Amino acid sequence: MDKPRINSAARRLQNRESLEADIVAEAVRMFADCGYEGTSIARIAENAGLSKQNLMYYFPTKQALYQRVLDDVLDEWLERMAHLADAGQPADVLRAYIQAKLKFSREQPYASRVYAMEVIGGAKLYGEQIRDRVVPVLRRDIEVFEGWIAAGRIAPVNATHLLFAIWAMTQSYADFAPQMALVLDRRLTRKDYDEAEQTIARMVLAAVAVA
Amino acid sequence: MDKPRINSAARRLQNRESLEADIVAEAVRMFADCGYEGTSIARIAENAGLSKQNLMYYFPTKQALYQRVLDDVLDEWLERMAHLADAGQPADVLRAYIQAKLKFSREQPYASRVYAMEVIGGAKLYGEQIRDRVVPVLRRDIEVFEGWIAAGRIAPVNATHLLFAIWAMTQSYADFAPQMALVLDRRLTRKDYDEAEQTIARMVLAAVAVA
DNA sequence: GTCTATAAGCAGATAGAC
DNA sequence: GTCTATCTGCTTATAGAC
Repeated sequence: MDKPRINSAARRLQNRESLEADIVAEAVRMFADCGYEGTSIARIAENAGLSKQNLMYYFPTKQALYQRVLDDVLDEWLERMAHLADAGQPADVLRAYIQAKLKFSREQPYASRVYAMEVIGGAKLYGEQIRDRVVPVLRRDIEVFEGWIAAGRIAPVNATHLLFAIWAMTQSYADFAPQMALVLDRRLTRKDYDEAEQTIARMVLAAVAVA
Repeated sequence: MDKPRINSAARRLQNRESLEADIVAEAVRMFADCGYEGTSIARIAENAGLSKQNLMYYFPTKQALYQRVLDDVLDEWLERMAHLADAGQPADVLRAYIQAKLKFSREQPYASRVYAMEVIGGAKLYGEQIRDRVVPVLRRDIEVFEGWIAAGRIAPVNATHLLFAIWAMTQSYADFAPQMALVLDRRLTRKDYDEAEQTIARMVLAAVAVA
């Protein structure tokens, strides 16, 4: 925590894009761990291996950096989740959806958590982008579920709450991982995520009555 | 937001306990909305209708107030959730558990959210109390599920992940309510919570194969 | 218990030399 | 682009009169 992760000699060889990516990566970690107000740009800069004033050359305000962090988080998430619901048998689509979302929680825990923090606080700084970029995707997913129900391909459940449930269960393996670790008395392993996937899939598939 | 919720004349009539409760109630709201660092004791005091210095007479440090807030949140939650798993048919116990947890999310959204914020941030200020007061309760619940499985009263699922799933789904109706409201294009109503309860219960009961 | 006054530090942001 | 230096405002917390 005290030493910069990248020394300035090595950094000097990087181009602007790569340096910005390093700053954003460090910012994601810190915003997730300490929240927006709990994170100072001075500490982000320190951990990323440059001065605060230099960081502010690339990101003129703290809010601009935060917006960029959330933009990148959404880009990554949308790229992984896009078109999952487009085709295939309901059971396969649901399994793939659960698997992809859980994989994101496992591989990008800081991204999941910084997004969760923003939503829990009422999405005061990022509500518009959530409305424009996330909500349409979720609504489309709900419509896919409703289409299956109308076609008799799955049992008639509440499609909206089914999606909320899938979202909640998978998201919690990033957000509530600290509490889960306390219950298990150890950090979550790959095996835990696999078991979680099986359990969640079982619940969802049993509820919609397909194998 | 600009005017104190309780004028000082009325407050003067209250005893110390009641005034502390007012301060804590306001602090819960603000910590949930703005996080620990995002909330200043000056604004808590302002909204509670007393001066910052006067607030610090009752709570000598910001951390002390925060600890008290989380203590009260846990007290309230444990009181509502205690002994739910003690007796009864698995299906009834599970339904009651889901109902109680969801009711807590609906009636005490700020409590749920301030707790979630603390956990997501790694429980840096409150990890010990979570370990001492929450984890034993969760472990006991898991043991109850495992007892049912051993006795053949429910299907053999992963009891730990089943509990994590129930926790996640019910908790999210407080934490992710802002995002749900964006998807629904309106605030959550009582009816939404009832439908959520039905959907969650259906998933859990179908997974453990009891009606 | 409540008030006025203030200390001491850190935050985000800016100016200008090189 | 990176540096030194600095400004301004807000934060928690304290001191002491009443």
